[in-house]
Amino acid sequence: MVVKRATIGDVAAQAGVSTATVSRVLNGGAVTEATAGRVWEAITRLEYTPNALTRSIFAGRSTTIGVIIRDLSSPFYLDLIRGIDEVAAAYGSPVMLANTFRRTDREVAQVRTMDEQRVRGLIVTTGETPDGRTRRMAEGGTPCVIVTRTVPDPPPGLHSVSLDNFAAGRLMATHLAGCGRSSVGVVTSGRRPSQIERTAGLRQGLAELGLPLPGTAVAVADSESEVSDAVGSLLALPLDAIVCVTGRLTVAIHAALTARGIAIPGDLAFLTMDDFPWAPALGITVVTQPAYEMGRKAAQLVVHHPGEPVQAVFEPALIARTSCGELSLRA
Amino acid sequence: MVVKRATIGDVAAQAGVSTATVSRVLNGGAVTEATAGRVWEAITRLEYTPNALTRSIFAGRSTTIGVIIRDLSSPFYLDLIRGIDEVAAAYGSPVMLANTFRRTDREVAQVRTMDEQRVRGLIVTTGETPDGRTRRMAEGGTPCVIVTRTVPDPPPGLHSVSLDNFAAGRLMATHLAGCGRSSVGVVTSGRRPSQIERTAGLRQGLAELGLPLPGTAVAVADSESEVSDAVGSLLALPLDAIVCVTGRLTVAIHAALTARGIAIPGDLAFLTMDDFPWAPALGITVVTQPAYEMGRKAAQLVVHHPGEPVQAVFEPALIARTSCGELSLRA
DNA sequence: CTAGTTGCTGAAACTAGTTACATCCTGGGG
DNA sequence: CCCCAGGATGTAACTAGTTTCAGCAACTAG
Repeated sequence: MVVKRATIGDVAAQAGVSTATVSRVLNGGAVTEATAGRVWEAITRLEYTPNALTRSIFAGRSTTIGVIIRDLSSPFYLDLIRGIDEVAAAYGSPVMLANTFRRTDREVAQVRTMDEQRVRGLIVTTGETPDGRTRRMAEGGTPCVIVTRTVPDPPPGLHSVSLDNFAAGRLMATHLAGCGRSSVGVVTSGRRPSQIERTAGLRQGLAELGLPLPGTAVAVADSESEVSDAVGSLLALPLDAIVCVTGRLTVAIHAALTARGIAIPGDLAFLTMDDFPWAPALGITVVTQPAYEMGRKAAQLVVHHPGEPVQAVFEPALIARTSCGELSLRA
Repeated sequence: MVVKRATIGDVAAQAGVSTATVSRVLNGGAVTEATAGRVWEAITRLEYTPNALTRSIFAGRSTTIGVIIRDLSSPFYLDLIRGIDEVAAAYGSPVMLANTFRRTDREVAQVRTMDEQRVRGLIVTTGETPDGRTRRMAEGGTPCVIVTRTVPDPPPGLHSVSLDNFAAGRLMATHLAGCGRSSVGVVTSGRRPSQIERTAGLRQGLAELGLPLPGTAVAVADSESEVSDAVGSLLALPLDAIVCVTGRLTVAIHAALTARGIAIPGDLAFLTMDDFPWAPALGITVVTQPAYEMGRKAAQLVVHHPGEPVQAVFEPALIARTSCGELSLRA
């Protein structure tokens, strides 16, 4: 049969004290050593584990940090979570993770769930929800951090952690030009602000070097299934480089390219976002975000809960490997 | 200033009813349509969000499912989590995720945290904790699922979801022999039961085909930093195949091999555990676990909470690519 | 020897809900 | 016209803790 769990009352009875005293032993109030000894003995004997939920209801909120991720399979998010997790663990905060599978309806439901759970703070990788709950939560005293986007006109408690996406695009432009490439094509989801900014940065960077990025050279693919068509449309153009502005589609684009017998960097340079464990083996040049650091920052914003809204912007970095060919010296 | 959050009492006052009635509206008791209307209106006006913590303390436990992962970076775990998450979402259960970073002390603390949070059930990828809390939790009515290990003499409520690791080893043996390889070396952590079983299965499979697997051909590496030495020691032997029995070290071993200029499969066949997104591009042959299905099963065991302990064993599958060379017909 | 201070402890109120039970009101049947 | 059934609603007890406040004992100072 299922053993009934011991409550603070059971411990108190065992030790011959009141529940108040047990609570004080647990939370560091003034208690005689002798009393504390008896209480600890009772706790051990009864295998008492305090109920964090009850604690939280009294405190008004739980110690848990909520994290909502759009797509767990993206390498960026994995490192982000590790960063969050590390800080959370250091502060004894459990992490509640939800994966939206890229569906907005699930996202709204998950933000609500986190609110119902009275999380200590919320980290979202999806922007504000359409119902505005994130904003209300922030105003209500639950620090919220939007990752990978900036927030227009944020109230106190609504922070953001993002990349300088425009700089990332320019970094790509400079590198490609430096490798002697002049006709660049892009694959983008076309919807997410971060990708739009990266594309804009790329266009600007290329323009400054006298290189064009016509609208026809920007192909839209939002999921793996659309990648093949997008790549196909780009290959109809006389390009010497393909850029992917989201790490999530790197595999699919690389596969589409090799499936068509394209040699990298022989036929085409290939440059993408977000470093990943196999990139060195494949020689793929990438622009990385400091994902781990961004995760740490996001968690710190939750834990330290600054009064003013913070907009933390991180700098991208390019890791040059072989997929764009040799850097020529003319740059 | 921070807005005070509305409670069920505020809603009741707004609607001119008692808290009991509000609770009934929320949880489906008998209420007049007119009353329900006023209550809903009050809920909307006050932006009332019920407190899941308080609900849980009355119910005796929360609806959250706890998941403790040893190492988030392993591809196996990512799919496992996706499977868990899918089932959890279908049942409206939030998922609380903890990453042990492969440290036993953190693991013990995290199991305790999950217990304190009164999780509905617990899924662990780390075996029972040294303090036996997992077992006590199971006996106390919190279903626990150990993933990737079987559990000796499990009490009701302590389930396991694992791979037939021995079969995975044999699968490797058959494939390598079929590709004409006869001198196999292994890299293993040497500690985890799953890896020991895979190695045993490999040895048995090879033995049945008349091939040896001497102790000297089994190199131990538990972390990325130890891989280079392990691979070095194997390369001193006259081998024609290297097997890795953990997906976590695939990148590191592959890197160590290519760093030494080893051609795959020319100089050496390479065979590893767990499929990953880049494996097709690299032509790496793998033995996979049905990670997604295993995650679903684990979550279902938590949700359905069968009385008797369940030991679910899944079958491995080999995905042949090019890293072991051509299948010759002599097999 | 008494008054004041200090430190430990317990009773009771509080957190935000749920639910058993009592009560009220209405409608139908005798 | 009265009684009873039955549904809607409220009261109060309950969940498992924390915290305030009051009491009491012991110790110190006058």
